[in-house]
Amino acid sequence: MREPTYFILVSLQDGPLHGYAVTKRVAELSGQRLKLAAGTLYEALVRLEREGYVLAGDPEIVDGRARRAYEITDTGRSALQAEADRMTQAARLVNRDAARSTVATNFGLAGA
Amino acid sequence: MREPTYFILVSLQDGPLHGYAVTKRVAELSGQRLKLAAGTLYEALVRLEREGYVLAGDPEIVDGRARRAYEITDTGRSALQAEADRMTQAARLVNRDAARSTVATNFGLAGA
DNA sequence: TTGTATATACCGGTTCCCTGTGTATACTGG
DNA sequence: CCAGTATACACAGGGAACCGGTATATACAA
Repeated sequence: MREPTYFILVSLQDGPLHGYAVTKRVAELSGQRLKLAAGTLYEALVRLEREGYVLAGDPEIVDGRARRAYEITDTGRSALQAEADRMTQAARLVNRDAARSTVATNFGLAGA
Repeated sequence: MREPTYFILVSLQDGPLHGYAVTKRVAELSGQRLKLAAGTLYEALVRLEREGYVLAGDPEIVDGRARRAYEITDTGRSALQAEADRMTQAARLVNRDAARSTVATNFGLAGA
């Protein structure tokens, strides 16, 4: 799972959103770092629905504009949790080793 | 940065390795989950060198086989650290929110 | 009426990755 | 002597996910 996909699922955690709202929420959650292109978003949502991670609601007319609500499924939640766990594990590989070698380099120690 | 690329840089943290050794180390670090295909590995190394994240040594003949040592650069270390930080941040977004909704779900506060 | 915000959809191109194949040497089992 | 396995690198073909750009449509403000 790549970063845009991951953040789309994260944005749906607290409840269903429509597509455009997902874009804004992802930008907010990432501190304006990630700005989803429209193509990325809707293509990802179709894919996520096909994979059973997201349920797409029927289009509703709100203020004259058709919008569609997207909801994360239990399967999607599990996948998201698994992904988060994987990232935590992977990140640990760096922080741990970097700390060790920095100490060893700076002080010439092995364990302390 | 995708997972295979990330793990290649991680494997080079403690010192230079040649290509084949990277493959084995990545498998070890990931608990045998990630098995780099040869194509993935060498293509990624070329890319990482082009980006200044890795220095490729000259081929040396060891036991009749040509091998080439790959070393992570300071730029590569910074990028790796930044990537780890990003993953830690991203993972936190899930664990925090998941705890909330799990409580609500398990105690039947949302209805069914 | 020009521009911005909301809202969705499609197309072409790029990057990164994977599978498969080829080249080459060293060692071991049959 | 030859097959199999391990070591070690390289390249071609193809796919998945992403991105930029464009198109469509409404509401509202300048």
